[in-house]
Amino acid sequence: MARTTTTRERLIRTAAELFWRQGYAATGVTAILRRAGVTSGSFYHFFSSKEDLLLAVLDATEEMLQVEIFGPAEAATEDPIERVFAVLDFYRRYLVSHRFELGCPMGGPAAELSASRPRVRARVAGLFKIWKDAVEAFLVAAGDRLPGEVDRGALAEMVLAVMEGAVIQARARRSLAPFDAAVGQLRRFFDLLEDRAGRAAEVPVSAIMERGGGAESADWRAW
Amino acid sequence: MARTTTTRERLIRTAAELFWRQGYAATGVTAILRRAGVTSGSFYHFFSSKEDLLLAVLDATEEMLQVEIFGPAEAATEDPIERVFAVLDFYRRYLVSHRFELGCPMGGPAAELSASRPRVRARVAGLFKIWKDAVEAFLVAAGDRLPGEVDRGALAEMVLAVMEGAVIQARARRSLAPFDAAVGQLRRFFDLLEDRAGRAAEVPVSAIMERGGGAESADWRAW
DNA sequence: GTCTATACCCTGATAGAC
DNA sequence: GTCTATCAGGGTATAGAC
Repeated sequence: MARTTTTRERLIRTAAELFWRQGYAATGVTAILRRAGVTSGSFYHFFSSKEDLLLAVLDATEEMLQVEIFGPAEAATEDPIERVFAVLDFYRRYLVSHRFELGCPMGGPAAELSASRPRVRARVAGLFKIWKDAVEAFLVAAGDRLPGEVDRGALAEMVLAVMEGAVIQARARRSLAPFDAAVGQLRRFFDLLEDRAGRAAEVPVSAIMERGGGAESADWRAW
Repeated sequence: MARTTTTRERLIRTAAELFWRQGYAATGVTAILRRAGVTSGSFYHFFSSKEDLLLAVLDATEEMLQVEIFGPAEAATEDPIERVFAVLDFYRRYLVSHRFELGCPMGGPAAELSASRPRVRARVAGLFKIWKDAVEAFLVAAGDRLPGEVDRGALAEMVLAVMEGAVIQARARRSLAPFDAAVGQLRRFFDLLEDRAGRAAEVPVSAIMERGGGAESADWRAW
C-alpha cells in the first residue's frame, strides 16, 4: 500500500544488490548508506545491525522467489516439467542481464556465511527448502510422466544443485557456456526419465512433447 | 625438498583454511599471522598483498586437486565412471570431517569474488577447467558405456555443477541429505545413460556392474 | 524518522632496525 | 628473513539534537 518506496525498503533493495555483487563482508554499511541516500541515524532506526539488514534482505528474497520466479514460471507454461526449466531460464536471463556480476541471492550468502553466521545459515536453509518444495510440486504435478520410483524431492534437490553450481561456474567464466551445458544435460536426464516412464506404461507415447518456450522477461532488479 | 614447512607454506595453509571457513573478506591478515605464528614483516616479504596470498592459495589448490582428489580417485577403482563418483565421495567426506564448516576451495572464492577481483576470478575459472577436464577424461575413458551422442565435456560440467551446488546446500543445512539426494540422482542419470548405450548396441549387457567402493580416506587438512 | 558528529576498533600495509 | 612499531583509513555502531 506504500505509494512510494520507504526508507526501509530502499535500504533493503540497495543492500541486496551490493551483497549480491560483492558479498556481505566486502560491503560496508557506509557504501549502502551512500547509494541509498540514507544517513546512519535512519539506518539504525530500522535495523539493529548489518546482519539484521541481511536477514531482512533474505526475507524479501522469499517473497521475490514467488513473485519473480515461480509465479512467472507457472504463467509461462502449463507443462509442469517445462516450468522447472522456465525457472532455470530465469537464472540464465538474470546472469546475462547483469553481465555475470550478481550472484544467487541464496547461494551467495550460503557460500560466504554458512559457517560464521548461524542465523543467516538457518534463514538460507529455509529459502533452499522453499525453492526445493516449489520445484518438487512441479515434479509431483508431472505425475506418471516420471517413473514412479523416482523420488521427486531428491530430483528437486538435484535441480537446485545444478542451478547453484551452474550460476557459480557461469560467473567465474563470465560465460553462459557452463550454465547451458549443465542445464542441457539436466534436460537429457528428464528426457530419459520420461522415456523410461513411457516405456514402463507400455504406451508408445504420442505427442506429449511440445516443450514450452520459457518464462517471460523477469528481473530481480525490476522489483 | 624443504624438510620442514617454510614460513611461506605455513602462511598459505593457514590462510587457506581460514578462507575456506569464513571467506576471504572476513579473514583479516592479522588473524592469519596470529594463527601461523608469523609477523607482519615476514608476511609482506613473501606476499605483496592479501590478494596475492589468495592467489598463492589457489595455486596450491591446483596441486591439491591432483594429489588429494583425482589421484586417489584413480587409485580407488579402475572403473572410469566409478572414478567420477569417487571424486564426489571425496567432497562428501570432506564435508563431514570438517563438520560442514569448510567450503569448496574453488566454489567459495568463485561465489565471493568473481565480480570484484578479476585475477581471482580468472584463476578460479582455470581451476574449474582443470576439474572439468579431469572428469571429462574419465567420461571419455568410459567409451561406449555412454551413448555416443552425449557430449562428455557437457556432462563433466554438469557433474561439477552438481558438486558445487550440493556442497553449498549441505553447508547451509548442515546435513548430507541434500548432497546425497543430488548425487543419488546423478547416479540414476548415469545408470540411464549406460542403459541406453547398452540398448543402442543391441547387446543385453552382462555383468558390467560391480560398482567400486569409493576412494580411501583423504583430507585436505592432511597436506 | 532523520540529521550530524563522533567513538572506538580493526584493517591492510609500510618503515627501518637487526 | 624476521622483528617491532606504526600509519592512515575504513569498519560498525552510538549519542543526542531536531
